[in-house]
This record gives sequence, structure tokens and C-alpha cells, in this order.
Amino acid sequence: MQNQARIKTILTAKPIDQDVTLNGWLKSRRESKGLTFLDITDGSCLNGIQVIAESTLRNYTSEISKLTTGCSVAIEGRLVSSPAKGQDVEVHAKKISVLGWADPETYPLQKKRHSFEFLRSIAHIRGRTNSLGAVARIRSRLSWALHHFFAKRGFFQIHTPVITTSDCEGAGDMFTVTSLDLGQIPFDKNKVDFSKDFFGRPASLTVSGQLEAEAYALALGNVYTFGPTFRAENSHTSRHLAEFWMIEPEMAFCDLEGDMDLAEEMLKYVVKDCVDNCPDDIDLFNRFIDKNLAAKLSSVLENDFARISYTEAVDKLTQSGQKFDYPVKWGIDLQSEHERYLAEELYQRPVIVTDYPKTIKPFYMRLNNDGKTVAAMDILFPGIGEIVGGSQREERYDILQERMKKANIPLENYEWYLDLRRYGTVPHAGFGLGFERLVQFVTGMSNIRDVIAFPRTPGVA
RNA sequence: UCCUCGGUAGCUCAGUCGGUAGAGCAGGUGGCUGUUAACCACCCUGUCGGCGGUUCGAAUCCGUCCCGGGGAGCCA
Repeated sequence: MQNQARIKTILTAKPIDQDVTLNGWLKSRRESKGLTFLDITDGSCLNGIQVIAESTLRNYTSEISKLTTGCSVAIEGRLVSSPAKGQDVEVHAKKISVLGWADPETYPLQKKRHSFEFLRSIAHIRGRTNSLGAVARIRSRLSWALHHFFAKRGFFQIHTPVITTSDCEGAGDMFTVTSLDLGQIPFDKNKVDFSKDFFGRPASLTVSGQLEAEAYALALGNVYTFGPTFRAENSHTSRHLAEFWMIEPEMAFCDLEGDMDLAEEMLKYVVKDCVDNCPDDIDLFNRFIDKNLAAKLSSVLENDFARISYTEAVDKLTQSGQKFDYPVKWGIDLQSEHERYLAEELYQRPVIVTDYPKTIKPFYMRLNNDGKTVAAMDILFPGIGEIVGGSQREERYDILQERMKKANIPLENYEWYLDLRRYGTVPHAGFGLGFERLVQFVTGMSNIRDVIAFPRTPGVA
């Protein structure tokens, strides 16, 4: 058995009047006098292929007429032009083998639309639906395009650790990693004695690979990470996961301007790649999920991203005359409603907001000359909100140390990070891209739990 | 964690003023047709999320807990 005859290949090459073999799952079966129509998909593309089974086939009454949605089959036949409307070509079967039955009384998928909530409850099966299959193909293509983008620019991928002992990001609560027997936790003066734990100290799942990426940017120049990231935040929203994938480029000899340029180029490159290479899947989302999807995607491709400073953004928001639940004031973090107004109403395209007050951003962001703001940038997408967060990093040893002290960072755990400034420090910058949010944007899917195969959220793993 | 809306057949949902549960799809049987999430007829399907309360009587009203959607916070 070989898995080479994929439906996508057959539909592309269309070897009319030649023999083909294909394997797949039955989407729907229609019976007519003396023959049965089978719609077969194999996941290689959105479209299936129609197979004609005539009653002369050996197992016609014993098996073929009993096939139902979800059964798996292997088919040998001849590809012919279809005499009926609805498809160019179809397969006249010479042999149909049933590989696996799917009891229609219990098989959860039907020949109808299901709610995404229901499909979430059958995550192991939902990839067989049109929409979730298309999500998976687009996600794969976006991942490939990101790697391709960085490779073309001479970036090196760094595999940063998933288990970490640094907690400095302030990026939400972390999951503890331990090999201690939780029934018999060793205590030392009412505190857990982590010296008896596997790593001899508290360890957790990473919330970001940025600090480690910085180390290798200061060795290889341009690097990026692309891996799973974990937040133990009790978030119940359509934009948050406890386990998600993040892309974090980091560039030596680069300032905030270069950082923004790279982010904008990257987003345009991967969206264009997907639009060019997944037209059928994107069309599905444009028809059934978000009627404005095509327009939103081309607006990203055709326009420069708006770039404004935080201070300008605050001015625009206060002058807008809009009523906000949270009044805008210099010094506060922008709320979702503010970000939405900027991206969806004022500019109606992606917006990059820069130079936030230092008080609302982490210690590693580079202090600007005004002493009040840092060289940070957030990219806001219409409908998604923040998709990228980045900054130029503080490369000056004294200033960095000062900011770490003020943020109550235990310096002894970060001597290695300070070493990067002690020895051959250089200006450098980078950002983080939430991969699922990118997939959400390209597909128009409204819930982040539907753009990752097996979503992990509070109470669900 | 907070606000809000929901939980009724395998799925999607309706259910009036509190009077004892219904439609489409799926499934089963039969029919018909180069069919297109086929069509026609008949049949089957329920702990009305759990527990407690009010009432002669609760899917319906009240309390509480669980679960899900949407929004907020936090962030990517």
C-alpha cells in the first residue's frame, strides 16, 4: 500500500481516461438505479472526488450500498470526464475495498453543518470536516512560509528550552514543572523544598524564548524561535490559549525601525504566500465564515501599516469624540476598545503603535531619550487586536541593571542576561508573533480554539 | 476572576400565560431518480445540565452548583 495518489494530485493533473487509485473517507453517498455515487475526500485539499460505483461490482450489495459517512475506502478505477454538472471529472470504480466502517448510529459527523462548539468536543474527529481541515492546511502553510521567510533572509532557527528557571517576563502565571511526589512534598520551614526537586530549584514551562534568543542573536546575528509557549492564566476569551505557538525573531545591530520593517515584511510575505497557495481553502472561509475576509487580507497586502507613537495614539483617541468605557489618559495601557478603534475605524488597516510609557512595559525594553517611554511596538490587526509585540532591547548595562532592580528582578538569576551587556553588547531588537492569532486572521475564524488541533484552555487538556 | 447570554432527541433548534415535549436533519424501512449536504412516504428517538425549593401541577418561577458561548481584564 502506498499513499501517493492524493486527490489533490489527481484533480490537478486530471489524467483523463487513465487508471487511478485513491484512498480516502466517504463524505456522502447517493444511490441511484443500478449505481451509487460516492464523495471521497482524503484531506489533501478541500475538494473531494466523485466516484461512480456500478451494481456490477462484486461487493456492491454486500458492502458498497451499506457505506455511510466516515467510512474509509481504497478505490481503483478510471478517471473520466463527468457527464453531469457539479464536477469536471469523476472516477469510474473497478474495485472498491472497505478499509474501515463507521457505525452511523454513533459516528458524530453528519452530512450537515455542525457548530464549532460541538466540533470542539470531538477534537480527534473534527479535522475531517471541511472547515477544520482547511484550517489545518492553512496553518501548515503559514508555518512553512514563516520558516521560508526567515531562511531567505539568512536567519537561523534556535530551539530554545521549553523548561525554564527564569521568570522575569511578567508574562502571566507559569506552569510549574516538577518530579516531586505531590502526595509527599518536601517542606523546609513551610516552603516547598525545591532543592530536592529534579532541577534543584523551581522550574516551569516557558512563557517566552526571547531571552535565550537574545543570547544567540548576539552570536549569530539574526535568529528566530518558533515553538510552544505556556501561560497558566485563567483566561476565557476567544484569543487566549494556555498552550500556543509563538515566533520570536531577534536581530543584532538593529533598532526599533528595523524591527518594525521586518515584522511588516514578514506578515505581508506569509499572508501573500497563503493567499497564493491556498486559494480554495481561503475561499471557503470567505464564503462561510467571514464575507469580508478577502478584502481584509488584500488590505494588509496593499497598504503600508500605519505607524503612530503611543502619545499620538492617545491624542487621536481623546480627539476622536468616541465614548470609551475606559477613558484614555497618557500613562494607561491601551484597552481592547482603544486598539479596536485605531485599527478598525480610524485607520482600517494594521496599525503599529510605538514608544509606550516605560511604566507599563517590561524591564528589557530600551529606554528612550525622553526618559519616560521605551522603544516598544505593538502591531494591531483589525478584528484580532494585538498580533505582534516587540521592542528594541536595552543594551546599556547600567540602565538595564537599574531597571531590573526597580522591577524587583532577582539579579543573581540573570547574571547570564547581564553578561550579554557586559561583553560585546550591541543594539538589538525583536518581537513575538502569536501564531494562532495569525492563523485566525488568515482564516477569519473567530475562536482561537478552532485554529489549533487540540486546544488547551482552563479545564481542558 | 468579573459581566452577560445560554444548556430541551445523535446534531441544529422551537416550546405562548406554569397544565405534563415538538420540527428539520441524522438513523431505520420502502420507493424513485446520472445523483450533487438528492428526492418522496412511513417508523424510531428524551434523566428538558445536576441538586434543592415554590405549586394541585415546573422545560417554564426561585435558589444553588456544573458546563458552554460572547464580552472584559491579562496578554501573543
